[in-house]
Amino acid sequence: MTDAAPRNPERNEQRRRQILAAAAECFQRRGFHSASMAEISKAAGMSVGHIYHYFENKEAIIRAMVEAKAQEVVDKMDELRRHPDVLAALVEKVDEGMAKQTERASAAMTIEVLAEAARSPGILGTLCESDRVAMAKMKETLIAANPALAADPRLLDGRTNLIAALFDGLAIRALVNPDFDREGLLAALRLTMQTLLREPPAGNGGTR
Amino acid sequence: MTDAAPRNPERNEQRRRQILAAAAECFQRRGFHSASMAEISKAAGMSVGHIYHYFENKEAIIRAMVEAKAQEVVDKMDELRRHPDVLAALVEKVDEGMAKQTERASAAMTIEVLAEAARSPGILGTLCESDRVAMAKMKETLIAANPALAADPRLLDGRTNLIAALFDGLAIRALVNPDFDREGLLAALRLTMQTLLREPPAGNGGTR
Amino acid sequence: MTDAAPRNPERNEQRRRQILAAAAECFQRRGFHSASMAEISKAAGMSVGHIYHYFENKEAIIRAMVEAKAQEVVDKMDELRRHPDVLAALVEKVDEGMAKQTERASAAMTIEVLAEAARSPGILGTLCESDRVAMAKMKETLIAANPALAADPRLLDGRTNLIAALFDGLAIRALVNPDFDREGLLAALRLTMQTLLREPPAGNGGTR
Amino acid sequence: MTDAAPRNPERNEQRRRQILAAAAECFQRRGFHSASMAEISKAAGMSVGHIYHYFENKEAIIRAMVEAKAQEVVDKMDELRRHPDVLAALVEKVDEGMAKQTERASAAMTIEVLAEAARSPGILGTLCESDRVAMAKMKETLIAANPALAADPRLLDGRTNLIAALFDGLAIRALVNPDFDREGLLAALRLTMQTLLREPPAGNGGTR
DNA sequence: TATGAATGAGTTTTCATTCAT
DNA sequence: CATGAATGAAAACTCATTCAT
Repeated sequence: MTDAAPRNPERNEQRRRQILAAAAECFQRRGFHSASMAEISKAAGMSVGHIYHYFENKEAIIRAMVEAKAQEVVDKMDELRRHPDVLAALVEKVDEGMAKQTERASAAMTIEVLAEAARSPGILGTLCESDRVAMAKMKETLIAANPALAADPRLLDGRTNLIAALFDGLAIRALVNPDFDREGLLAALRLTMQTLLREPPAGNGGTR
Repeated sequence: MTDAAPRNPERNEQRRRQILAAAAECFQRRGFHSASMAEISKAAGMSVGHIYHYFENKEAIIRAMVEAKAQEVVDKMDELRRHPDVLAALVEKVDEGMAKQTERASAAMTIEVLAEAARSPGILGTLCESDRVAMAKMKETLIAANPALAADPRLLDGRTNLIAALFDGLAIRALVNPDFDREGLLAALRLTMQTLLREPPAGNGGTR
Repeated sequence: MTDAAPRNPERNEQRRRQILAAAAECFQRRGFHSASMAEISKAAGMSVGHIYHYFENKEAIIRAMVEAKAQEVVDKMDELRRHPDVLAALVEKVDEGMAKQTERASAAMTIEVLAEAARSPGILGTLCESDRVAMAKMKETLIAANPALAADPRLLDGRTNLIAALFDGLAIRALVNPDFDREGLLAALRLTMQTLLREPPAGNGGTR
Repeated sequence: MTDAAPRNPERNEQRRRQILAAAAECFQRRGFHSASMAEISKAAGMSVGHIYHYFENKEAIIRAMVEAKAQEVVDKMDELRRHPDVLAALVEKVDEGMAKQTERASAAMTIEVLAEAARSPGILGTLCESDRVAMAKMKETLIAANPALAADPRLLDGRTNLIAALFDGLAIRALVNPDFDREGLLAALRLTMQTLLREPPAGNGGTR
């Protein structure tokens, strides 16, 4: 059973990663619903039943993926904040974020997870919680880039959400319009980031 | 049979709309895969088999929805372009777009469709084609707002895609972070739109 | 309704033939179960519902075909019996019978009908009755070829059944072994027919 | 999955036989199309889904039956050839063959399989291949009975096919005319077999 | 006569999950 | 730990037949 304490926690963790990697591959290829446990077990090199030693059910697999994805965002933010000029780093490194979000496999996975979240309360809960953590980290990073943003919480929230929406939306663009001009979009992205990070909180762009 | 010319095109069209409305409701509530044809038929007030007189299969229903959605965008763009000051209208009416995209039912539907497109070539094809049409319309509208944008096609493409990504992303935000501050986000959205529409094509924000 | 007396019997009969021809084509191509009434109605150039004016149901169509097929056999026998040398005609004309039975479309239809008869009592009844009539006619013809065969009813019955089995079996051969040597089979067929028709009723080939 | 090598081949084989026996019973009673998987699973004493562990689909079941049937013929031929006087054995044992072919259940099954083969390329392929093997075996047996038959391949092919057609046709007779005189038919069968096996290859019965 | 919209039962097949070994 | 046989509910889709027009 999943709740039994594993004899060997290390091996346990390795198995879980093995399953997650296999499942990610299957979900990207076929979607969450169409990827059968049999398929995943084959990709993971173990029996169907054995997967149930490590994950309570199929949903638990996707929940674990959501958490891993959020952790990636947190790590990225931590990395950016260690930069001497955080604002410049945010604008500069935007190409990496775009590349990651618009990579076909990653984009498909993102959308897959969202679709499942839209109908499974369990997954939605995990996703919301993960997003909450990631957003908080992002706000800290934005403040590190421009301390003036800390002055108005609503302004900060708005800009953070907008940036999040932007990156989420890139995954959709990659799916629907895969031949878009990457250089052109990158330029627009940098312009937008600069605006959102530099613009003084007061002025006609602020909260009325 | 679906391909037979209907005796009464009017009634036919009404039936199709009736089915699409019922299906939209079911898909939003339960997702494309989980919504059964039996459920849809009950919601539409007709028998299962009868739906197959109007749509070749379940996929054809979602394809019809994609086309209807794209038409909405096109109509919206046409409306905006009829405005005396297109640029101001674009910035001003951004609240309507945000409201529509972040409405729960609409957002769920958007994500549902995307998830299906990610694995069904037929739906993806319809979606890409619809997007192509909508994007072209959107470019015309941006040029109407600021003719200088027409000078650099890559810049125009980048900005159009960015705006599209932004609105697509709003649907995701609505799902994942439903309690975000709407006023704050609206302010950030207006600032971004102003920047992308006003900024001169030449300068450090253009295509390098 | 089918039982209503038709206003115009001629036109009625023409319609029935039209439907039977269309149905035969569909059954050969797709089998009785797979050929839908919609398909048949399209092939016949009339609406589904209209077919039900002429045939009570789908089974009635196949029953009409069985009767038509038996009539063909009867006609053929009558033709042969009008020949001056019936025995020689039977041996000689065996090639026509073989050609007809081994023609792909005809063979498929024969097997199709049999398969339906095997599971539908109604069709089986029609088929048995039709066969009874055809067999009686065939016996008359064999006696016309060799009057000595009339002496032993069991011998006559055995030989008639054997010839019937042989021709029925040709349809199966055509399906299962379509590349068989037609000349070789024809020679064997003639040899067999000669033996069965000429051999004296008494002797070691008779009923023990 | 069907393609996975079973852990326990013995048990696996037993299950397959169990399913085939149940399916044969159902197909005979109701026909291939009308016998539902639910019915078969009930007759086999296992769940519907479980049948799919052993057979890819419904068609695969009938294909396995075709192969088993062909093997029976091959075994029968081998048995006959081990006889000291093969020709006499062939003529003598004809009653067993007739009894088998005209048994109601067997006849229904034969016709059922043929009807499916007529429309399913997969089944037809299996059937043709099985028939090829069985026919080859039969030719060897005929040559063992009368070595002179080996001299003319077309004559041999013709006679083999005729005998095959004859036995195939018996199944049809049993269905359509179940009350035929068995003794009378047996006598005619023996006469025919003797003629086809003894007759010298040269003469007016050979290939012209 | 003639149409074809409408019905809904019935079919094959898939799949998450369990559990004896 | 590890396996994979076994379950059975549920889904998409088809089709003969009816009947209002």
